[in-house]
Amino acid sequence: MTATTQPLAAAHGVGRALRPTGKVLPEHARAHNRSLVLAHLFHIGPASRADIARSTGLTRVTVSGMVAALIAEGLVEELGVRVEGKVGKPATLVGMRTEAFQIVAVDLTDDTHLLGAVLTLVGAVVVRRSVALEGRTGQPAADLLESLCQELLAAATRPVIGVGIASPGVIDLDGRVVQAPNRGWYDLPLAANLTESLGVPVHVANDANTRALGEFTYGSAAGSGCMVLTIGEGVGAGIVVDGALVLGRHHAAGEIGHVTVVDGDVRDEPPLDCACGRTGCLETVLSVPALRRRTAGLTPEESDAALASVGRLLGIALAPVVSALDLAEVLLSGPPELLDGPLRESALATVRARTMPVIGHGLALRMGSLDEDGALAGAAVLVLSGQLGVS
Amino acid sequence: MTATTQPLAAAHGVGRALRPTGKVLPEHARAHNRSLVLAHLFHIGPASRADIARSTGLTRVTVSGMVAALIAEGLVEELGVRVEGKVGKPATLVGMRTEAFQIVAVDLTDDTHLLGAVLTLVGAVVVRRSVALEGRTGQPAADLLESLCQELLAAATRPVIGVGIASPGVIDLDGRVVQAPNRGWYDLPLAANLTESLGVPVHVANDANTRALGEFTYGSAAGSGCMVLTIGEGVGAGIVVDGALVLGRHHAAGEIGHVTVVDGDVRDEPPLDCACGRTGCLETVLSVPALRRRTAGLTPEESDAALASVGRLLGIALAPVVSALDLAEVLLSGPPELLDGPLRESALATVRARTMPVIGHGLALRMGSLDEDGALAGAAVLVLSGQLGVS
DNA sequence: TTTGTAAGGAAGGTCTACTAACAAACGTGA
DNA sequence: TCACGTTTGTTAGTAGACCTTCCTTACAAA
Repeated sequence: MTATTQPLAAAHGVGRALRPTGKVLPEHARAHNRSLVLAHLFHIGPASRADIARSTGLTRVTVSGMVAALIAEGLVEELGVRVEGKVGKPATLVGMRTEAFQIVAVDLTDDTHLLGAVLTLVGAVVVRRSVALEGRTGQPAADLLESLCQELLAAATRPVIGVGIASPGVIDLDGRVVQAPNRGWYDLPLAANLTESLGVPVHVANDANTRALGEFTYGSAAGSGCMVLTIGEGVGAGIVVDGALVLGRHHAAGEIGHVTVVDGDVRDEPPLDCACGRTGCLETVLSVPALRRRTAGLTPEESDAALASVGRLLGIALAPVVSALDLAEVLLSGPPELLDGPLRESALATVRARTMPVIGHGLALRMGSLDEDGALAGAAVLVLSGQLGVS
Repeated sequence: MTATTQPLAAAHGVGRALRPTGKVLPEHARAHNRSLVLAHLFHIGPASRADIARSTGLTRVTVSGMVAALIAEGLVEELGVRVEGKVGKPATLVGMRTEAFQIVAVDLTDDTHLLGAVLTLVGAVVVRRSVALEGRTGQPAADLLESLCQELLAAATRPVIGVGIASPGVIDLDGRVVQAPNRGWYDLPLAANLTESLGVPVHVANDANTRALGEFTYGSAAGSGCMVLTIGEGVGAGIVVDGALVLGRHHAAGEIGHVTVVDGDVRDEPPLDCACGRTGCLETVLSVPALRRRTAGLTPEESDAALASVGRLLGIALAPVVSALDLAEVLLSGPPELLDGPLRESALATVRARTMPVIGHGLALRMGSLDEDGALAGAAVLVLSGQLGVS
């Protein structure tokens, strides 16, 4: 059986590049390796130059040069000689000066308050400030945000390397808020505006994505394939696949709150109206207000059953996602008294029942390890990642 | 409101790097830029060195050096002077020698036959060979595959730059078949074995992923966020997100065929037994045999209704995935007479009805633009990508 | 005291891409 | 017709980044 057919496409002009990346210069390699050294010091802690060389694959010479540059920048310091007595010349430890700089982070998740903080590089909250929105939206809300940032910058006790902001809504890679209906922001270049007015690098990202970043860097999220489901006023998600946040076509990835999970086919479960104008969205059963309404005035047993039934609906929605992406973990972020019980257990059991064993059985579905500061921590990671290449 | 709290994590040992990449050397930058030049010539077609410089951002000098190296390798050739008369010195076009080399590709999707071909670099089939499996599995099946590859290598009329293989099952990045039950392969280093025995670079990947690559490079798949659903004996999918194939925790991403879509809650739809040992999997209604069984002996109207009901089930399973990833496109690959009609329309309508307007309305759900050779073309892309960095 | 091991640094070499400058080839307009 | 501007592609020199090799320093174990 032999045949000669036409080309699948014209001889040229075939498709487009899978990964349309730009040119790479030697200096980019330098920046990458710099991040490699910094990341090692950040994640593993103080180490000798030789240690860093071994774990990064660079030579001791290169690492020495890099460390010297980082010391000159003030980001790294020598910490003296390692005490452990082994053969050979003792190592001089170097470490990242995680206390010498600070990060300003603001969480805009809440509809009523702007939640801000000054954090150290390892995510410890040093100063906390919050301010009431009092119904402000649009430019007044942006102005309030700016003044909060000013206040936090003034409150910082160390040089601030940048400002990170976790905002609801659709936000592109440049920190432009494409749309954030609850804040009345549409096509607002928030990061650029604030960078200009504050005089400090500002990074803005979606709050669910930010929370996922926080769980990832400071928490316990798995490396390969993880979804962080943020359950509050609404329901959102940040997804990390193959080591990178998923952005999506419209930078709207993770908007799983408005997937229909209740329709006429589901018995004993009437579809509820949703703020988005449709009915039966996941948010109508899984948001914190919805859960409180559903369990209000019930006995503990009834309440558990009600939460389990919501967990089942969540599991039905998660199963295709978990299967398609072969996720390792799903983390829930929200009030533990509502989520970390029958709801979580029922959701996990449902996902397992509805997916292939190889996928479902390896899956973990548990509470995130960060509390309500998760979005703040994630906003700090935005800055770490953007300014130092560490994440 | 001011407070000082504990660090979210110990001062060090916080989490792990988001993207654990290795060191980058200048030579890697060189390789990257080389791919950039080759990709431009491959996708856009012949161009002058100055053209390439403009579109890649590299200087003319750098591009000249790169092109000289590629000409020395035989991958690129000068094509003479551009005829269009404009001011300035006329450009000498250079082009990729897409006819000077060939690729051997094998598609193992079918349970009864190994489907092989020799292709040009632009995906045109030059020679076709197929061989019956006759029940072989395990090592005999691998031996048969090797002999088919030998035969195709001998049949090639130009130097072969590599062999690409599309296999069902779970396959890791090194071309090791973790498991492929239908072929009786478990933990088989297929790519390494064949590379050794054939003396040519061999790349192996999952058949659904491969088909997605084919649609992407030779077909019409969208850049940002695309899922190619392969519907044959089983149901699988390859997903491209943010310009990269999704692999997943166990390299099992896209295994959406065994998500439960039919259970007691769905009216008028009895769950069917699935080969995986569970019931109501997507595969039990959407695989080609299932579709043929379901429509056998029905009037056209009844058949359309039956296909539409399957489309609805597919849409219910797709909606959470489309929302979570903010996909731009879902492509169907399989028999058009079954898929490209009520089934597809019903699936699209269902997804739109069950997702946010911003996500669902922009979504395209259509047939893939490649035929049954899609997996072969994708296998060729494996080689292009692996050997030349072009994709 | 000797020997072996390890850390850190200095010198020199290679690779990469950039800038600057130039020759060749061609339209254009005086 | 001929000077002039434009575009192409090449040559020469520069800067950056990493490597290999060799050396000194410092310590433990025999």
